Amino acid sequence: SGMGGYMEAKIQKLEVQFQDKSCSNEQLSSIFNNVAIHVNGYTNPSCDELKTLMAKHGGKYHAYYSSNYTTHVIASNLPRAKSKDLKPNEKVVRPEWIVDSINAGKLLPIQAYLLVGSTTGSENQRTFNNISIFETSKNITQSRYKLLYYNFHYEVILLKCPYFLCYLSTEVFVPHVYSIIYCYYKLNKLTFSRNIAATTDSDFLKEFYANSRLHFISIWKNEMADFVRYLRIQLMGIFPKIYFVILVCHFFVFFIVYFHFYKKTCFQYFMVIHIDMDCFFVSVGLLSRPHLKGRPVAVTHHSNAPAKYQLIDIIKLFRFLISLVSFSISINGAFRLCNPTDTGNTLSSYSEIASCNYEARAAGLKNGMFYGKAKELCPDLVAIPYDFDAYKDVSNKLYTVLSSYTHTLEAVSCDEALLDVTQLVQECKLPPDTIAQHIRAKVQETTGCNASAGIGPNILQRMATRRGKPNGQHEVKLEEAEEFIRGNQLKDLPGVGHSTVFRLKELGVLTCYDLQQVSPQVLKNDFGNKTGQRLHELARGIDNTEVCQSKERKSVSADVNYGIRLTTHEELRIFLTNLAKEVTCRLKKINLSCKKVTLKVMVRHSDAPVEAAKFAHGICNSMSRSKNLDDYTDDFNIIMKETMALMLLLQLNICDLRGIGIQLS
DNA sequence: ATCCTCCCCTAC
DNA sequence: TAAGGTAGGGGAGGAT
Repeated sequence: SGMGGYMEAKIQKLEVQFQDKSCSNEQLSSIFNNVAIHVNGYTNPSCDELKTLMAKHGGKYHAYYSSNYTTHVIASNLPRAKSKDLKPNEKVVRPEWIVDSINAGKLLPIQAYLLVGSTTGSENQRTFNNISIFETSKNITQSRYKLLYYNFHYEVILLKCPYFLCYLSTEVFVPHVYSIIYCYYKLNKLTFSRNIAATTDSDFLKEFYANSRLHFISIWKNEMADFVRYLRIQLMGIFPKIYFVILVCHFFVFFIVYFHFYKKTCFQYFMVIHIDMDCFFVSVGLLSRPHLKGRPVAVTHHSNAPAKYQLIDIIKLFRFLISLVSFSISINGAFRLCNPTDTGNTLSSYSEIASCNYEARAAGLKNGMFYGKAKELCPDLVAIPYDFDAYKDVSNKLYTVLSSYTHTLEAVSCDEALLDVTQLVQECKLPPDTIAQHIRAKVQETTGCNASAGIGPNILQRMATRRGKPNGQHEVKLEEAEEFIRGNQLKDLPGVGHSTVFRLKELGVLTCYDLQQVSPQVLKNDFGNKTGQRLHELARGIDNTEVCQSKERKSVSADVNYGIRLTTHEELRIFLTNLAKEVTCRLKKINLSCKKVTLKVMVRHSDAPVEAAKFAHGICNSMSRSKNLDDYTDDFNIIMKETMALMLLLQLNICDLRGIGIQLS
């Protein structure tokens, strides 16, 4: 804007000239005889205007640069990359040279107008003078623009909402600003197919569920539990014999071990083996990418993104658009610029890491971490995409192997199971750790992925597994329990999550050792009877729950707490219809009917910004309302009607909805 | 006492 | 962009 006044005066003058003369083809002068210009990038006046000016003043305009015939390149801005390509005698001149020459009535020397090298000062200051912008659509909530900038195409969407969201680092907000939300460029210059799926799109649910790892983890667990149920009901009493022979042969080799073991333990308690695949998603992903073995690898959606979309220097673009679109804007907030040397948007990715291998964990990576953070911690990190079909396949193989050893197993998840081997140990006369070795080897052979195992009399085996990882196993005996648990963190106790850890900390309990010292009554007072008792027992390695082979399904639900952005009652109705259809479908699929409908919603917390950093739910309050039905039903119309009634009961501001779920019990 | 509703918590 | 689902256990507090 420094030269804004100057340019405005010139342009006004030009416009007057155009108005006077634009209808005629009359040549006004021959100032530009022997001059042939090529316009590079965005200029002011525009290339079309310059073309007209050249025509009216005796010059030539070359749409394409020709080293033989083009005498001057006109540009307002010369990026560093382009300046390197300049021929030694090539003249690059600012467009003011043309305007001023016309006003002066003669060809002015170009020296004062030469554009040499980068005009941008430093590397991280790109100006947007070189932009052409085309409005492509406009509606009430957003306007879309296409930008042509140094031959890259950008799509810009101006969202009319009261916050400006910057996807760069943390959440950055500028209140009361018509917002620029998305600025991407696509390396493929010609297509602009990227659309933000609206919550109400018919494909929204389908697409969301097709990409949600948590959704798959959930349904697979159910499927494996179904499989286990089937084993128990259909194959009751048929003991799997497939590997039994192998185990017995093994016995003869290790009979001394057996003898020793048998005398010592005398089968006083249950024998449970916990089998857990090592970094499941990554392991499966590496099956088809053996060349990546040994390198830090993570599974994330982000790996699909960087080639296609990249975040650009948003503040520069923002300023440009402010000048371009006559919005009245005041900038109150602080921007944080992305590192200009980060060519992709990897460092600012909010894509979560679903799974990372041990090479990556060595650099401090954890599952669930944002990819941007992970890449920062581990620049060599290789991101690979999800392959849900492959996970399912390996999961099936895993359960096929496990069920050939015993049918008394519990599906913990698609990659994790508990095997009650009490009977197996007695029948094949082998110690459980030998059986575990067997199973792990067989899993490796069948799936190509490593599994770890924990062996113990009860709940302890899960903790033991962690000790065995990666690709190993660990056994904890009942008499070692207290000592073993002491060496773990509170968070490692099964059933103890961050909330319990926090509450324990308030009690002054920081370690498992501390927990062992607290009286059960204190815990009961603070956590309630059952939870208190449970914590007390956990700390001592006491757990009487058996391996559970089958549980009746009590409920079916479908939740979406991602990308919910609804504005009107009609949109809400459409979304609820889609969701009710989905959940009804799931209910019918397992041949059940429901007696109760529960609606669960997440509502934006009043302190939370309208836009969260991720296109997700941000900080929310959750609420639920339920309705008991007179009769069991699996009828969509009834379920939909009740869902809508519950929704209306809550009297929510539709714009504040961030998550919706329907549960049928 | 026991049940019900509306939460919260946890696991993968 | 990235795709924060899903099922079950249990607690607080009110209703029965």
